[in-house]
Amino acid sequence: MAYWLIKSEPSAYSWEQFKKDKKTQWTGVRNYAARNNLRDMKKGDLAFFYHSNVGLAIVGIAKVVKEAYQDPTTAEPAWLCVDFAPVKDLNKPVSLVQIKNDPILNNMDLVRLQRLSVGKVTEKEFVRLCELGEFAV
DNA sequence: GCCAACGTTGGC
DNA sequence: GCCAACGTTGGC
Repeated sequence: MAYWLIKSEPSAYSWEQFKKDKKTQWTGVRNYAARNNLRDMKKGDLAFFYHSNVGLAIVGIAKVVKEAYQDPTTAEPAWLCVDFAPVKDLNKPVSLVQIKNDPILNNMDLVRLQRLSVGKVTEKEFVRLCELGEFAV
């Protein structure tokens, strides 16, 4: 089991919309580092859902329901997408400020690689985020 | 709205 | 293959 973090601007695709949809194709990734993370995802892996630009917080958790396949929004074979389904809300959103101020979390991909839209989350980071989000799997 | 970070492009 | 220019992302 691996853990991930996916970013979305609420104005483009929000957590609320995701919950309504019950399932979504995570398309449009055009960055190799992010693509590699998508490729490495396994069915059942969990991914934190982060609101960028507006919100600046992790608001929920999703799971991989379909592993990487050709991104249907492009003909270029280099690009992949996966399908996610929402699992649940965090009881308390975990803000970027909290993450930056937390000694366990301040080295996350999210902080270190600011522009990476699909990042890895370590087991330690996952456990800490569960604490701060008052969330249990 | 600004600007730093950083990935990509293209000339040489 | 290097590196300057440029575009995009995302926090502030």
